[in-house]
Amino acid sequence: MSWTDDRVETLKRMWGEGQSASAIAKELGGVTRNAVIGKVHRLGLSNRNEEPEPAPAPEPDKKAGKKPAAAPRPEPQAEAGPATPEPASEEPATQAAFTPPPRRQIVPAGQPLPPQPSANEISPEALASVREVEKKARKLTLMELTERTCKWPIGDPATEKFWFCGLPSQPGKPYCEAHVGVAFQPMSSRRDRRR
DNA sequence: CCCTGATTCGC
DNA sequence: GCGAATCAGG
Repeated sequence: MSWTDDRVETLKRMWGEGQSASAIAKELGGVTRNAVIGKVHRLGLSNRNEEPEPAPAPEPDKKAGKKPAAAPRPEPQAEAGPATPEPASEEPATQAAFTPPPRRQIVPAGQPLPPQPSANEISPEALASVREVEKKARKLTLMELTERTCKWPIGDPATEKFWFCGLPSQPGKPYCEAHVGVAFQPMSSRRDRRR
């Protein structure tokens, strides 16, 4: 595989989205995450920092002037501490709106993702099983999910009381054993279950 | 152990 | 330019 234009484009896009190198490598296929990282660096990407990188060459120049040998390096002025953040102009508090530009990771690693049991009809055994398992949940956040962690959502997404199961997922499955049990039910077992 | 990016260096 | 091996960290 080689870095064709559109592959590079995908790389740039995903890297910009905060995707991990391994995720990008998987998406592209035929390359390892090392290759991706290497390319990212060669492209000069990598620095997510909008930091324009200070004086590229503060060289005072001046014709004829040979360097006096050692540059004194005046030690950068004190970094603004938590003191006096207000420059001078006062913004109406109403439209304060500071934006956290470093948007990162919109979609986790996995694929489809969350079902959520809702008010389903599931076998009592399986229900009991998940309740038990959810006590052992690793309570991972969205960003912490990987291909081998159970992506079963637990709790209310609208509250702080929300996390993902995170237990080891079944090989090739998005969920752990217990959650696979309730997520993938044979049609046969779903038939006429009255409440 | 799983994962992350960063760097090195032979190719 | 490329990327495996390695490093350094969570």
